[in-house]
Amino acid sequence: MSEPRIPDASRRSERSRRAIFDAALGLVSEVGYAKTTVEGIASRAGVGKQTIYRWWPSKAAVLLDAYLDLAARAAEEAGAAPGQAGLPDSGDLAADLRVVLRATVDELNDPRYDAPTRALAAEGCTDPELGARFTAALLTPQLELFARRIEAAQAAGQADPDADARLATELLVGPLHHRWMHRTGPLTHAYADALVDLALRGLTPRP
Amino acid sequence: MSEPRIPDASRRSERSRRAIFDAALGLVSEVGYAKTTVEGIASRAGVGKQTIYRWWPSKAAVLLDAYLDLAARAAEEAGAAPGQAGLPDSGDLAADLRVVLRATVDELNDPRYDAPTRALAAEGCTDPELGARFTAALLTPQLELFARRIEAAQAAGQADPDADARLATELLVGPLHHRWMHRTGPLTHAYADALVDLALRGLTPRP
Amino acid sequence: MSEPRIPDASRRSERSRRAIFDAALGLVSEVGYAKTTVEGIASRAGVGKQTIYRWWPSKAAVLLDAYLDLAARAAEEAGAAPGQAGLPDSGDLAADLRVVLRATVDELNDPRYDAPTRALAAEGCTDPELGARFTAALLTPQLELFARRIEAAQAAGQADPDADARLATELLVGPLHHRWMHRTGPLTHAYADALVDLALRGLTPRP
Amino acid sequence: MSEPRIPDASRRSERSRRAIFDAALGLVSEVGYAKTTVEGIASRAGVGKQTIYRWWPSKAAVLLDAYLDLAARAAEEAGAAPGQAGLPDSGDLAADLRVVLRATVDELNDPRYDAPTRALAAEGCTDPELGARFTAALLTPQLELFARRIEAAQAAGQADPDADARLATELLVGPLHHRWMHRTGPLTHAYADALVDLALRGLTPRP
DNA sequence: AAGTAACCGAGACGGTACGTCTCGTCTTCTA
DNA sequence: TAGAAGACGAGACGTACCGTCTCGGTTACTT
Repeated sequence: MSEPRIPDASRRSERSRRAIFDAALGLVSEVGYAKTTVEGIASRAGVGKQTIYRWWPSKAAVLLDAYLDLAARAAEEAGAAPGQAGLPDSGDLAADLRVVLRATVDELNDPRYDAPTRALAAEGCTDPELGARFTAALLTPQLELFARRIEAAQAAGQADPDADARLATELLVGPLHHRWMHRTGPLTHAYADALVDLALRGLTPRP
Repeated sequence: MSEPRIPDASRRSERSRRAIFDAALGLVSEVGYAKTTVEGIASRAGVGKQTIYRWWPSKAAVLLDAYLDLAARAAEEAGAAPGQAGLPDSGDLAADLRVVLRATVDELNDPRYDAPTRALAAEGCTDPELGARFTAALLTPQLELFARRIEAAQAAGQADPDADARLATELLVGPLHHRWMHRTGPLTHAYADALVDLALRGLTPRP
Repeated sequence: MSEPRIPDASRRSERSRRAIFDAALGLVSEVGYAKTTVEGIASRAGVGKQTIYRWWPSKAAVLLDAYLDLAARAAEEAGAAPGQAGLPDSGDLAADLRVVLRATVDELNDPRYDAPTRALAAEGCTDPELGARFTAALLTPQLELFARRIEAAQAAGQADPDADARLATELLVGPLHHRWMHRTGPLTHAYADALVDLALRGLTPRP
Repeated sequence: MSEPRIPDASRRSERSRRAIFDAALGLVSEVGYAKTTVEGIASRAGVGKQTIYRWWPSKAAVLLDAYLDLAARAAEEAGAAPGQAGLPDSGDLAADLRVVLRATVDELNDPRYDAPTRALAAEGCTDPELGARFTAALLTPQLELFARRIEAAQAAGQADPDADARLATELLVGPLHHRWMHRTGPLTHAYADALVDLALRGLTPRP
């Protein structure tokens, strides 16, 4: 009968959008995701509630966009190229992977990222649609970078050419996420190094 | 002034406890964790709300206990020994791991387990205390089983004795959980097999 | 500092004014005053909200003007003279009052007038300023007509010359409005006749 | 499908009921009916919103009950008999009516009663159901008292036995309410006296 | 004919209140 | 005295409108 009344994006207030992102990330960091409310975000952002509901369907969606925005700004700041950076390729696969996993460890230990990342992981775990958005926007591109680097190593004869690069990527990223998620151990550079070493070397006894 | 009024556990109604577990698991499976409410559990269990709040501090705690109860009953049903079963040890590490990981894949694909497991993972991700309980009660024992089996293989000369068994365990379990959690690919027996193979073999090119 | 920005009435869109009146009266009749909103009026009239707020301070003010416009058009239609018609004077006070009160009864029974009249009476009851406007624009002139007619009757020796014509007017109009307002009985021609009769005759027993 | 969940009146909190009445009457007197909100009543009464919505369907219904409670307490305070007092009967109809109408005038001039009475009259004017409740609970009984007293006068030969007592009542009450409602003149004891005089005497010229 | 002022439709904005839902506590009655 | 039932204070939910504001576009008066 009555369609959802799609708002006119061209007249959207950029000021409000930024304020909402800042408020959302701030609140999630300070009081946690569960205690963060849409009313609280609106109030801290100095914005009407309807301005949030006009553009996002849920608290989780707001946080996802805030997080993507944060990640995009961080990436822009770090690398010159906006996003197609690619993993470093010094010719030494193990060394390159150590660098990248150490950086990942640092990020997961940064409390500025920890709270929103956990909130989104948790929400995406339960809400398939949100999880798909999160995965598509952030996770998949990152996994692709790993796979690309591994394929390059295979082409260079530095890695087993029969291995599935995607699976190998999971071998590196999966344990890290598992330990972070379930807090089953400390996330350190040493851990990252050991992980790279074992994933490359395998368990099979050397002759 | 007034202590928390610890109730007398000896007079507790086992009937209510079971009904609450069934109601909680049922509701989480049917309508999802977010839409499951304490009032809803109490109503379906034919129980007063206070009977829930008397024994559990939160919805998540109820679900955790319900889940542990479910897992305990399932284990009892499956293995003769109540919990100290240990992984199978046929002498062939790879074969044994394939069996176990295939079983894990099956469990994660079982919708009866999927919803509550996701709910608890999500809640534990955000709530450190609950996560710790979940990890301690279920995850750590399971990881220990893997580590034990790997150590046995090391002792038998079938696995690299220098490798950290705990890290090797994560190499097997982490990717599986990662893929399940983020739905980045299908969870199949073939995947379990490939994972075991690569984790044991490593990426380093064979001479 | 910044004055209220008085708009230029000469450039006002007559088309919009009419559409707003029609929409306002239509909505009040169809969904009631409480559920009539400024946004609803604007939308039905095909008009921007600001066009309403530019010319009226409130929903009630819009409806009052719409009602006055309706009454003016109705009067123009009925009597040749635009407004100074005066009550009929056939020489028989009772007969003339019966005619007029019967007409009033008919109007109050007309659903086209009932809803907006009730809405304005209610709003004016609570909001003194609006009530004053309503009274001054419609009620007082009407009461004056009655008083004039009664004074004429007094001058002609057909009515007690000591009576206060204004009070006598209220004796006729008050009961009618009371019954209409509180729905304490049916509003019929017979009622109008009986009211005129008793008001003229009084309760005092005849000798 | 799902019935309205009728609450158990026997467990109702009398304390909350009283607090809600006091808050409602206080707010209507202080800030007016339009600016009185359910949230405001709840907040001032120290009560959850749901406690209001559990027992009343609307702000107007709350106010009506508060008003009826107020009237009941006032009546109890004034007359010994809880409600069946009846109008005074000194044998002189005019004198008795003057006393009663003067009292009515005083009440309508009392700001403590004015605001809620106007609010209820306005709301009842627009909302037929509420108006019917108001009329049945307060207005009709009061009108009955007048009619009874007039009938007594008729029986005693002090009033025209052919007159309709109900209509005669409206002749007395209608003008008063009309003047109060539309603020078309001052409400004084002199006005009450003149009204009684004219209503009893009628307009017909004395011989 | 070009310039310019202002009204116009449209609708996003910061807000307030709505009526509903659920929380966790408290109270009452029953077994 | 544990438990079923459910009323309570509290407060967030998502929606509906409020009255203000800004945005092109369209008239209708300058110049």
